[in-house]
Amino acid sequence: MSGTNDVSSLTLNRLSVYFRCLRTLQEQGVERISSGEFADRFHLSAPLIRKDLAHFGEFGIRGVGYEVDRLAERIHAVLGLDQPRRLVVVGMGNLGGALARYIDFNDDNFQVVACFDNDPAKVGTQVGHLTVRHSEELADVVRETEAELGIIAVPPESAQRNYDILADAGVKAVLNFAPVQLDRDPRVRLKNVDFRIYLEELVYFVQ
Amino acid sequence: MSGTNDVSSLTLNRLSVYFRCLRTLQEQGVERISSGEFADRFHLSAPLIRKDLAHFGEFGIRGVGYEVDRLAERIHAVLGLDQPRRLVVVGMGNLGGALARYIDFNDDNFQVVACFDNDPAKVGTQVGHLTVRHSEELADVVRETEAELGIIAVPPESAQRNYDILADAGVKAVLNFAPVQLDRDPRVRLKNVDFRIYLEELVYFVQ
DNA sequence: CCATGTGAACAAATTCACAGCA
DNA sequence: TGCTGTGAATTTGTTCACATGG
Repeated sequence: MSGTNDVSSLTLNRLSVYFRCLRTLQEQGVERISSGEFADRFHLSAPLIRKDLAHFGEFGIRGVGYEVDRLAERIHAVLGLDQPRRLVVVGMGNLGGALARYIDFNDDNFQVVACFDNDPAKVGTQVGHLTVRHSEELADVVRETEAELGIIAVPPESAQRNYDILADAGVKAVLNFAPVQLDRDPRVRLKNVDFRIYLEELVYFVQ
Repeated sequence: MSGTNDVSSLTLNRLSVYFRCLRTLQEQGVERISSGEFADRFHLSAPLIRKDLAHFGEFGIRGVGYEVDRLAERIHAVLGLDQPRRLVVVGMGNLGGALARYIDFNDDNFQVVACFDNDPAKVGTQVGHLTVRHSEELADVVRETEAELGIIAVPPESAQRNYDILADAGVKAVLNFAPVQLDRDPRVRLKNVDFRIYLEELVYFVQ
């Protein structure tokens, strides 16, 4: 049960995809589905769906398929989305502001407990229902709120400094949108996301 | 030269990373670097750097290393970043607006030629230096401007419709930020980016 | 029966290790 | 000598194919 084996990012990311697909099926009133039909509908791979799920237990009924509600519930639990996670967003530029608002509006699983910028002109302004705080307060606020996750959306030159502060303040994982390779702290899981990289990938195939 | 072989996304994405690292080295005045030192500085893999580059030619000097300027230039060319690419952004919510502004400000390689929303309240407003147009105009504007790339940042339920319009209007590739599995058009390369998936991945390891 | 769950076969990606050249 | 470029070895990820069991 819930074997916390070595599971790859690829498997986990697909689990998130499956979960979204299951939500769609729920909206459509589908109660049971086989891996084959699931794969067909959403352009996925049936054996891979079964393999991915097999990491975490047996969720299906042989000869029948999967119960949509039950499977959605199980994946939800596996991903640790049972309880909301507290996160802070550092950098209230275009992207950081949008991310903070977006998560606040669209996601029940993540609670933005504070957001930060080092520009005095931005400090005190409202982003969604949050008031922007000065980056000097970052470490203290993370400790007070016991935020588990940090999002970095600052210019590249200040990303490392903010990462280090987050790490020292006890954040467990960081999602970094700044286009730099950070020096990692072994205690803190780091994931880089740079959508310009994806644009560049597309350009390669377009050219 | 510039062998348009089958190159994986992983290799291409790393090429983008290498390019950013090379820019950093240029700023630091580094003129030459070996794959080993390059890897050490930016937490990369030296053999992998060499393998990735090998797809596109021989860029180094044996016994010495790589000339930073030259390598940066070559990667820039390989990725097709020599000439700016025209793109349209569909959906001017938090995320779409931020993306449009962000690309406009921060990237010389991509030119946002138009942005769209289907909310009459948003049509006509300014996003950066662009005026938001109604989504009805999407197909015509793509044809007029000969935009090569499209970014989808609309709610999930309208993503497919907009993808189809972009595809029919001749866009070559689409970057989709909506959390849905789209039916693909074989003529159009599609890349999904859903940063909530990355947050969910982090949560798995945090829990 | 029929679709799951899974070991075995295959494919892709990465690392190793060294030949070859500046 | 020292580092690139690269085939060979290894690891990782995906698909196949079938035994298992509802």
